[in-house]
Amino acid sequence: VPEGHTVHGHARRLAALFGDRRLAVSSPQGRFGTGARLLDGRILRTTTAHGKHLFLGFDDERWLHVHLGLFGTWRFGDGPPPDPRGAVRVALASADAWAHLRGPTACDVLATDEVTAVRNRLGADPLRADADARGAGERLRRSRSSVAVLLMRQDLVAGVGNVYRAESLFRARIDPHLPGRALPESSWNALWSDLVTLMRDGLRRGRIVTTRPQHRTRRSGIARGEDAYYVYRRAGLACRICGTAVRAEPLGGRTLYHCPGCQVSSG
DNA sequence: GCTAAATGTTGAT
DNA sequence: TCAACCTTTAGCT
Repeated sequence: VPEGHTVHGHARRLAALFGDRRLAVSSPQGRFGTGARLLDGRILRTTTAHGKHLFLGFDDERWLHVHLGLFGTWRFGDGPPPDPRGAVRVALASADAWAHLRGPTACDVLATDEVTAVRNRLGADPLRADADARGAGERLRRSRSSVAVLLMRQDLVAGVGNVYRAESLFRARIDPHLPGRALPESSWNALWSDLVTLMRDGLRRGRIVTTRPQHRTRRSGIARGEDAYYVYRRAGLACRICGTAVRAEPLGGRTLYHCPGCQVSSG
């Protein structure tokens, strides 16, 4: 269930399993038949992630482009592939590894210039070394939209989803309703830097954990549910810092979580 | 075992 | 602004 860190993890895993290997590419479900025929038998050369988009570069300048959306999942493994579970859109297989993709929003074969076009529409990715954090901040601080809306815009900040939005704004004590243009540059710098920290940690762990140990309910380990978060999915519960009830409100078709006690605009 | 909601995006209205 | 895409999981029973 993917924000950017998940997709970067998939890129790494696919590189380890399949890098420089000749792959059998098939479409058990049938919907990707044309694309599978284009890629079948080619060698995987490059795997890269930008935000929530995954790009697998094959011989002959052909790329498999995948966006998981809300429902998409990868399953990977060593050894012989298991029977496909559910509707497998793409199956990859080398001599000693397999991967199954189900339920993606986007799954197409692109030429190199089309990959560039997709990537040109994406903003700064906190998990990429080439991210233009300053440029993203300048654009964000020119907007009248709220910081909450802006953080979800993939053409500004690529890879941040609803969890990282809620949690990073809480950790910075920023009111999500604050217009981008009212966010001081220093606050943007701190927010960006925290996103880098959080998302790198998420990539390493394979899950999102934003709470500091002293703010967790349990002494050891991090429970599967809300213990890992300050505000995400904690509507009505007491804020871990100030005790105010965490608020959930619909915003652009998504649920925004925040603490009205801690996240107060000063301007 | 069932239901509802979900970490996302696109395209139609 | 909303439906569609389509799978997993949490929270019930």
